[in-house]
Amino acid sequence: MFFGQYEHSIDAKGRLTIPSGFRELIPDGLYVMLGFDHNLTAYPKAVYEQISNHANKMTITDKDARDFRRFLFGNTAELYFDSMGRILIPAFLREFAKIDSSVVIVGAGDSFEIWAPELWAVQNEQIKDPSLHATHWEAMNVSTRGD
Amino acid sequence: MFFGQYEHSIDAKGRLTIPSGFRELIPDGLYVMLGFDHNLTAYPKAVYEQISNHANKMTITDKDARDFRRFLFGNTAELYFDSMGRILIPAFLREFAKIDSSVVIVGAGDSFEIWAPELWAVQNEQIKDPSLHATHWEAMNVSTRGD
DNA sequence: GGAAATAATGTCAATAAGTGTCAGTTTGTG
DNA sequence: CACAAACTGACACTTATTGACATTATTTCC
Repeated sequence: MFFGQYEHSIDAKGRLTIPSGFRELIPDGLYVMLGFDHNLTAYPKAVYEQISNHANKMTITDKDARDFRRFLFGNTAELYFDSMGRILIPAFLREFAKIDSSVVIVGAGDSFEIWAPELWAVQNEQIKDPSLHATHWEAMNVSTRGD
Repeated sequence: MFFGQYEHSIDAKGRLTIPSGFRELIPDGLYVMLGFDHNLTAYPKAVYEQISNHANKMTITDKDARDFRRFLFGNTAELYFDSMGRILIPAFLREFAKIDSSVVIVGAGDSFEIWAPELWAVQNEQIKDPSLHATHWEAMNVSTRGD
């Protein structure tokens, strides 16, 4: 599982060092695609394959399904680490996420996200008050477990 | 269960010795995440897994669910003890909780909390009068239990 | 097709961050 | 009082990340 947040820099050519702890979980590379909130989402191969298998099963006669496949495959990059543990993020993905000279890499359980620092600051500020998530906490019943 | 409070120091690199009695309960490490009141909360793995399992089941298309996952995984660290019983608390967590050269570690039943000493002093001052909690005591019927 | 421009990849060394170990002090215990 | 365990501070060492620059591919344009 991917946890925590790391600010890393992007070099002049668009390369990004993935935190070494994350790399250990995905030594054979990863998929990076558009995220839902102007960020990028990085998936281990096994996770992404679930998504793509689903997409590949969809009928080709349905326009909606065709569009979804285009969205998915067209906006994903399959990336490998170089000898320094870096990946080159394609320009179209950097532009989408407004990524320039540094990013914040954020653990998200079975995947992780890549954010422009300014956008992540806004995002995390909005969500990092635990009491905002009261409904979720209550659904889990953490504090009353064991009674 | 985790009981009591301990003031421990943090070394120059951000490492904290966990009280040996606590360590015995969680020899295989712990999760540390943002707490509700500008503190950090430390969960044994079994407890945290309940929370993360819940989060992993949520749909990705709902913004509220995405935010909760980001809050949860992005603001958590998975930590292990070194040979001296210390953990390294990542900088982003230390900053959130305004932790500098020492902390107070406070037992909280199935989890424990890590506080900046100044914040804990204020907090504990507010809560440590037992009569403040009269309604809770009554709800539990402690004095008549066992009849 | 070939030269120039652009993009991608590779390598190295400096710095910063993290980890390991030892020994001293304190605290609690027999 | 002596001993053992727990915690701490200091220091040495290792690993991770970055910036800079060199090299190789790929594309573009004449």
